[in-house]
Amino acid sequence: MAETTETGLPRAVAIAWGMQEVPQRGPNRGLSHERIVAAAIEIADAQGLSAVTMQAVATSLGFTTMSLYRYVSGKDELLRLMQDAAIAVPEKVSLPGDWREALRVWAGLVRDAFRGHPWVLGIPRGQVSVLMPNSVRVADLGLAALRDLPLDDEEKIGVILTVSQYVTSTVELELSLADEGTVAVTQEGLDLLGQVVTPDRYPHLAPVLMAGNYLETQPVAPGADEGIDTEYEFGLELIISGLEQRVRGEPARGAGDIA
Amino acid sequence: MAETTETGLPRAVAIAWGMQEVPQRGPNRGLSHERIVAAAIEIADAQGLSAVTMQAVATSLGFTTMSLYRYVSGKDELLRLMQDAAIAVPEKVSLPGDWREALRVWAGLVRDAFRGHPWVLGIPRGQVSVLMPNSVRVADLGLAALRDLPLDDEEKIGVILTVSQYVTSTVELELSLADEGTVAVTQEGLDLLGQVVTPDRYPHLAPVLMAGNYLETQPVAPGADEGIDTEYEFGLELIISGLEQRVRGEPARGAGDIA
DNA sequence: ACACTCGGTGTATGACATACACAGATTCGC
DNA sequence: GCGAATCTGTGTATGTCATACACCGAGTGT
Repeated sequence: MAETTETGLPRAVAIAWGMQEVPQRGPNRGLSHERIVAAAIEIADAQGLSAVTMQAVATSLGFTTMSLYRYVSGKDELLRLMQDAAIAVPEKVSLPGDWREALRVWAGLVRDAFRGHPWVLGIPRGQVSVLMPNSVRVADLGLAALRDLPLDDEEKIGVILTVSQYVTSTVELELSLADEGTVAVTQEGLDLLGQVVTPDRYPHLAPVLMAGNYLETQPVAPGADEGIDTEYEFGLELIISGLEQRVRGEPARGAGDIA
Repeated sequence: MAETTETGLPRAVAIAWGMQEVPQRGPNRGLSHERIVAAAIEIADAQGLSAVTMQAVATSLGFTTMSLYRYVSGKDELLRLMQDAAIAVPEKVSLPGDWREALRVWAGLVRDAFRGHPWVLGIPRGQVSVLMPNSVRVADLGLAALRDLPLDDEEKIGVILTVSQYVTSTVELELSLADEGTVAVTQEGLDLLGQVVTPDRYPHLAPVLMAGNYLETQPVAPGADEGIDTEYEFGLELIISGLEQRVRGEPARGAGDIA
């Protein structure tokens, strides 16, 4: 993790917060971090993360590949900037007073953010990520949602962490299922699988699998898979009601000490 | 998603289940899928996923790069085989009768599996992944744990999905924090961040950040970060007690329809 | 005016995945 | 047992990427 010169902050963090001193003595700059990141995001949105190459970004801006390196130290840094820039949350957010409702709204914000730029999930989150502007914003909103909850700060952080992990996992699942509406296995393949996934070896799963309740053998119409939404809510409500019970004075099994 | 010739199964699935007919007419094979995957896993364990190149795997086996392509159609297929082979679960697993306890044990199994080979998290999970042997095994065990729970199959699938998502997210978090014990930001950097993360812009997070409760500025001794464990249990108990409340007859907000 | 610094560019390098064609081995049909 | 078909392992070649390096010319501070 490259530290920015002088200050004790990673370069990507400094750049994202606009704390990177702009050089004075050279020619005028033809590009900016913002334009580069925006171009990269546009490519990722259109053609996926794998299409984001230094060359693609540069030529889409009308510059040469190497010019980008005057702004970012390498591709990793660019990816980190994209990762944060892509999950912007609306300027104005009004959270309901009730923490349950507020948490649902907040989770929805996070979910929408990731669903809007699903490739973000393909970029590993590091220690640096949480220091980026939008991550900070989201975390702040999350704490705001839990304002009235009788938990200490560390526990609240634990909660928003758990929820956001859950949300992103759900989006990831949704993606892997959608995947161009492709189907991994046909009915014929399923039958074949039945030869090895036998009820005696997998007593609990085999029946479900054979009944066709475990995976699709038909292409899912895009958007028509409302199962995802109900699944999402199912899990979220699980967490919320668990939390409800927790603050109601249930014996605490674990208190979060978050790093 | 390459389908296996003839059958309606993806090649990786057929291979993993040993359903790939072995050719008869050629010279004897010097390698096997098992050996290749094992070698690749060994490299990943030792030097991370990025060190797994076709060349590295091949030379570690004393063969040339291209020889691997006689066994796997490409790197993707190899990765998928690794992904499944690495998360093996003990042969004999005894799950407690009480579903709460059983679910804890099951979650622990999943957690241990991923912690043993953390690089697995770096391989995207696709539709194919759930059809691989160990995934099937884990799913079966999950359903076994929930045996006595008054939910239908689809809901149970939803539960084990939620739990395994949660567990993997936790492991991922743990990793990003550990990351060689590196610290992303020094105390000096934290002070600098205070110039932009101000209490008026981030009223809820800023105090937490400045208090040092949001991230570490000291290297975490490996293994000494017990905060992770309590955090893990915290979230898991959240889900479990949510589930408890759910089956106790709470109004269902969502019923899972899992693909 | 001069030296210093910086931006954009061209070229070069090295890592990787993978296509292709070849030579020898093995087995099948007869 | 023999020839054809098929498969294995290999060497070579290609295309994609990220990125190091050195150059030129544009601005800036003195």
